[in-house]
Amino acid sequence: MARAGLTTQRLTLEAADLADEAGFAAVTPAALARRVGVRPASLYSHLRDADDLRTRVALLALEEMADRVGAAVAGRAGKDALVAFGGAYRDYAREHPGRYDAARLRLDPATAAASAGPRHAELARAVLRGYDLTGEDQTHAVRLLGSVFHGYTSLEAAGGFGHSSPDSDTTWRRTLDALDVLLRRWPDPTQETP
Amino acid sequence: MARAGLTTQRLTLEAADLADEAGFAAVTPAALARRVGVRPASLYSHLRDADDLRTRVALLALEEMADRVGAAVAGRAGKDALVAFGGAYRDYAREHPGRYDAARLRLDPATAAASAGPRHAELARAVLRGYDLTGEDQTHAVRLLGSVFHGYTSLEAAGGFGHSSPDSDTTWRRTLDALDVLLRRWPDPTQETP
DNA sequence: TGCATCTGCCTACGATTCGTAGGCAAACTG
DNA sequence: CAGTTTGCCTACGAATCGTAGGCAGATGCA
Repeated sequence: MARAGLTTQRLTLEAADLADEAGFAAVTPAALARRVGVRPASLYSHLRDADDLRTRVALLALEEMADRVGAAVAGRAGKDALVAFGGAYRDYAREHPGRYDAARLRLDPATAAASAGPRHAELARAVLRGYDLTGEDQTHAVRLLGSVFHGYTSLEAAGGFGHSSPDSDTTWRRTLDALDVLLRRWPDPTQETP
Repeated sequence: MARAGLTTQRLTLEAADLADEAGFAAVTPAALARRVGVRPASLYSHLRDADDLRTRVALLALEEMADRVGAAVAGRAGKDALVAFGGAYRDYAREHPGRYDAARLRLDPATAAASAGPRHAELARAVLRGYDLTGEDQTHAVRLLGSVFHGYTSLEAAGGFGHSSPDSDTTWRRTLDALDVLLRRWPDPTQETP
């Protein structure tokens, strides 16, 4: 029997491509085996089980996104950095919908801590260095950025802003404008704005 | 054989409860049959297939959410309405995580159009009547509200803001404060704020 | 080069799931 | 009280996950 040259890493990459083409839900041992031209049983010396496979795709996606966001943000500050940061997420989600879905898989705490997850939070904080936010306000802002970008890309991927007007690119730009203004004039809860 | 009194509606409700208890992914004909004490084959006179079951749960969740959001927003305006609107979504997602997940199921266009989905957009627009936004700006703002609330509840449900400080309730309040300020001073893209 | 070992993919299988076909009995209908 | 409808059943085929054990190609060593 010819050897297919299977590797955990190669299988993970193939599974990620499969996710982008057929959806993350289609990432199963059986489907992956068909894709690489091998019998399902042959995968189990490289992968523990179906959940292990999906987790590996999730970790890959988190790494790739952190790399791209890191590269996009490097050397930028202020609104430039904000636009690059959000754009990197949105572009990744549109180019790799299956991988993006995978990145939202629930990981157990130990795996999550060892993943690229924490790097994402660090990158968000790096962007906020261009704004005058300190202490808890910075944490609130990190969470807001995460919510807006994740929410926007999810709704966009689900077809929420489909083919209605105005187009999604316009709303995206306006959203970044709005966030920029908001971060520069972050409201102080002790003084009510009239 | 004793009759179990199955109904499409009753099965949908049981499936929704099952989703909240075991996760939306656990909503399968086999699991539902176990829950209601019946053989899997018995379900197929009430449900077309597994996808039909999940779709019904999604439609139920969209209805329930729209009802709750509608009740929360009724008789309120401005920031009051904004807080009630966001709070209704967040509370629903925390009380019914499985149903909330179900509501994010991709529906085919015809089903989506006939669902409570459009009501959600109308409710968002109703909230925005308390702010001075017109035309396309209102659409941008509707999308922003959707993104923030969906993103926040998703990340919160995934344990994103887990047991770190400051706590999630505080960030939530600050997020609503920030959105209120933003909607009142919606940036005009033609004039750069210095 | 020849031989032994190891590694990698295979076939075979049991358990579980989805969904269909057809049967039997309980519950309405006149 | 008979006839019909309705509702849940058993039985089954196809597909999936994951395990066990086998065989052959690759590798190491004399």
